[in-house]
Amino acid sequence: MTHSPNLSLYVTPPGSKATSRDEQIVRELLQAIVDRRLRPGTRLPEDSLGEAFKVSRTTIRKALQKLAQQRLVSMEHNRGARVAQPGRKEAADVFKARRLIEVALIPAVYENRHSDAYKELHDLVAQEKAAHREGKFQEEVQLSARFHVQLAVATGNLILGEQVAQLTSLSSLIISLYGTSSSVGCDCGEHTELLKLIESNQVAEAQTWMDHHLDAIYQTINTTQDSGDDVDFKSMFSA
Amino acid sequence: MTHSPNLSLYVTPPGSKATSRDEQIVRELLQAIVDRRLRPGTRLPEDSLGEAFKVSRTTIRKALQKLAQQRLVSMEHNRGARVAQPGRKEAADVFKARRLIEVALIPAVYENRHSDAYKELHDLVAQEKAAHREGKFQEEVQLSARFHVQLAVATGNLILGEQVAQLTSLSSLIISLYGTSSSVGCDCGEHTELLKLIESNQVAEAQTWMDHHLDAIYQTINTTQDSGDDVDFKSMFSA
DNA sequence: GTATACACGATTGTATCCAATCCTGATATT
DNA sequence: AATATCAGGATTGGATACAATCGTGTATAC
Repeated sequence: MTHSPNLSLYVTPPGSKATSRDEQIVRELLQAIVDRRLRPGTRLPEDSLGEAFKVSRTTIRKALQKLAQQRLVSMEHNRGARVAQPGRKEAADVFKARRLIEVALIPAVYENRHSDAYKELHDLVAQEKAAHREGKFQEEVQLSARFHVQLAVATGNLILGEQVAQLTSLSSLIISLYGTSSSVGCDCGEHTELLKLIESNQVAEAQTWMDHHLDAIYQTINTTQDSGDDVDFKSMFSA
Repeated sequence: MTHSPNLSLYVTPPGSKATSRDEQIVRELLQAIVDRRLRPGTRLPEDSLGEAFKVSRTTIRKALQKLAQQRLVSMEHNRGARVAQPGRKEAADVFKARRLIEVALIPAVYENRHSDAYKELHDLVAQEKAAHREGKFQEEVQLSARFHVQLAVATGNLILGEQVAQLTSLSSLIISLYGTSSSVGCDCGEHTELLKLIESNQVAEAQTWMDHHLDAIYQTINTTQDSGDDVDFKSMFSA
């Protein structure tokens, strides 16, 4: 039903619909950005990307535009697109917004705790722990993000799900900019706590837990580190 | 700084930047939709629009795409674009999301109650009352929406401002679909109450006020039947 | 040696073009 | 009479072409 490429990155609805070519590209670029294979500030020329994906600039532009509207890439007039570099203020705003929303949606998750969407959370935690044990760092980060998105989806509210998905993607980008290795490691494996609190009817405690959880992630964003090397898109997206 | 056409509809930052042609079109269409001059379900053929705005289809497509990502227009493959017709579920989700977010952001507004953005709220209320006295109905509705967006902006968080702006635009569309004249009239002129509560440090009361306020709007659309010339059979016969 | 002016290359912005798809109406068949 | 089939027109999807703009590098003037 929904056509949000951002949400579809995290949740894979059973009926996988026929995604158009440009949405596939959106997803691949999105994945590359949150995986930190495309660093903030990286230029995204339409020609090279079109060549890499074997489509014309028209399709690439459509994809870049969608990403731009999510603030994941920035487009300046006559200067092209590049992976966004949110300022410190914007970074703070993203995390504040996440705290505000994700804390507030917990009661709704509690209401829906018997839904299928909620059960999915346990699977995600299990996968997350497995990835942690096996040292699959990249995968663990990915699963951690998916957990937060799934929590929003578990309210049964798709609009909220999309909003949180967008904020989560932005968070990955921000951590890629300002974060250290501890930024992503700090929240490993403790998501079980939250589920326990919810299932034992401790909604208020679950909310404070989430508040601290997100604050902890935000606090780790302190040191700057910039990058800006050109990337070989062909080898990255070799069809 | 920000490039959100949706937010720019409501707040006019002092430095009005050079907006590109397609963003002007986005704004005009957006305005037409929330003003109910373009009813839900109205087809939006690229040729006619291009002719009307005196640009090529390329530019129109870009504009339509941006609106589609905001869920204000729906685009089906090879079937073109039309003004969105959110189903009852989606409509409910939008208002639930608004309640959740707008209630939760009130403490942040309280913190920022000495900012310029907050002072703007008083101006809006004054204009709103003036419009009500003079019977300028359309304008009053517009100002009511701007108040809610400005409230989010008054948190100092632009990300939240955009989120709320998007939800507010969608609300206008939904009211246009399912609402009656009472839907928009019910909240007239009472925004002063909220400001009073905030300024007298009654944050919790302000929150319950907002909760009831948004619930009241939602209830008017929840009970009424479909309006408009062409009927939304999907929501009527619940697919 | 420094700074300004200009020209060239690269990249984006917009328009137009052609193929693919869908809807409508008409015709044919049972 | 009802359903199925098929052609025509209209509209979109995607690629290409041309114009506009920006950045860079070089040359020239002081």
